[in-house]
Amino acid sequence: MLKYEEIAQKIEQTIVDKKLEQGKKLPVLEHLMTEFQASKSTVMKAVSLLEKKGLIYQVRGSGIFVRKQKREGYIRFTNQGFSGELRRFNITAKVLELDIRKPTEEVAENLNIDLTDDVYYVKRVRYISGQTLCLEESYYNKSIVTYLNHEIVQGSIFDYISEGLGQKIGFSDMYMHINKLKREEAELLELNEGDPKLFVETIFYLNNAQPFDYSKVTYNFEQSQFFFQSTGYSL
Amino acid sequence: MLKYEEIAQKIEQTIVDKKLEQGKKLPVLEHLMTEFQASKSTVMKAVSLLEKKGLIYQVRGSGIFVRKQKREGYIRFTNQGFSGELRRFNITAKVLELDIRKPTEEVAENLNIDLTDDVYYVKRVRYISGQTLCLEESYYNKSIVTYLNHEIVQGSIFDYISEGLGQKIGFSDMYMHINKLKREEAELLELNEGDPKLFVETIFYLNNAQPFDYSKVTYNFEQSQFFFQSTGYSL
DNA sequence: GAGTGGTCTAGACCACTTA
DNA sequence: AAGTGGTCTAGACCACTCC
Repeated sequence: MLKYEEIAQKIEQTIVDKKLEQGKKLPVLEHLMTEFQASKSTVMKAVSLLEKKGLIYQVRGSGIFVRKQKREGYIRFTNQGFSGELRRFNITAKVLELDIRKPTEEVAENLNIDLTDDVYYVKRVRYISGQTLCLEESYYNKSIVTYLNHEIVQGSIFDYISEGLGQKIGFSDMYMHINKLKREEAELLELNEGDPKLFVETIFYLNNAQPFDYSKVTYNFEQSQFFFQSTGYSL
Repeated sequence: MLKYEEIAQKIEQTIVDKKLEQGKKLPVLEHLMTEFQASKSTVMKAVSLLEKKGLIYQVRGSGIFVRKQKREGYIRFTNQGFSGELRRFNITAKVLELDIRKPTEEVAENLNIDLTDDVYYVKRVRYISGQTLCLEESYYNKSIVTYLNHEIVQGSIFDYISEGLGQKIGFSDMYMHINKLKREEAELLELNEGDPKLFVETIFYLNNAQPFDYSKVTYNFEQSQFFFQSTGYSL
């Protein structure tokens, strides 16, 4: 673990431990430098990381302060999309389908592969505290995600990819629509046809920009409470 | 303008000018350092800024590459929420109401003010290439946003706040729901009652964490195509 | 004007990719 | 092994806030 990550983590921990409220001031930079035996740049980098995460804000000439969200019960949208955050909640998954198949044109296009290549197809319904949260269809490039089984698919596929397969996950593109539920979707989500839906397509890329996962997720509108934090107004 | 911002802007410009495609490699760091007469850290900072914006990605030991989104016609979700990006599109606004009033409890809570303080209330419908995009109700803390009129409200209120009033905009919290349109909303958006809606509440803060704008926006689901880019998978 | 955050530099050293 | 990105340091200097 890098030094600035470690410092960031420790600062975060003290915010949590001491239950610091919105607006509380953190120690000044110089203090943090001696406390963590690090240079100014390193501490700044740690602090900027926390700012990016929305945990603190810095005011030039004044200090570093704690930032806290007010409302509870919202799923936070992070750098990893919604899925990263879902660990905090009690999420379970029911696997409906899992097989190896040839991609459709749409899938091949998004995964940047050939129609003759193989993909893993996974269809799941995910539940949050007993209620349906979303319906998810994912396509994994089999030449990257070489093996999947029911057990893996029941849990966090991403943990498996990064830890089990040693692949480095890079970034992702998300496309979001609002629309009405079709009959089949409504049944699986235990809602009515024509109800609102949040539809999100995501393409996940490795470190080296190779797409490995294309997924289409339909969210239950009743559970769809999301929270975003923006940092820094530029331009 | 800061040196690293300037460098970032120039690099961005060359990507646009030379129409560089996804995966194209940029000059190596050393080259950029001499080209822009800057230290490694400064160039790195510029490059990281562009990475955060989703324009490039860096692969350790390999190089810096151009990142491009595939699909057209989506509204990009940026650090400033959707509104920042809307300038790229042809957006107009029709002002329905504009007055000074006392806040409701909900508004007072979100703006962190007293029930006896004054707020500016603005209600607008915004159009994108002739079609309704969203219905927007905003409450501005009058002790910060001291003056508004019809002309200002027709354009970009944020430009006015930062340039006209000299206030420094800091960060924001966004809360998002999916739901069904009520009758009045449907009429204003030229849709049908019960149609899906994307409902977004945003609290905008100044630099010093004082909230100055609480706004509630209902998006037309037919126009609601949003695009997000995530960078870096951590944890 | 004192205090505090933020930029910038030059250079040492490390980590990963490519071949 | 060579090339390239990334971390870290020490210190100079600048910009903003608060008293």
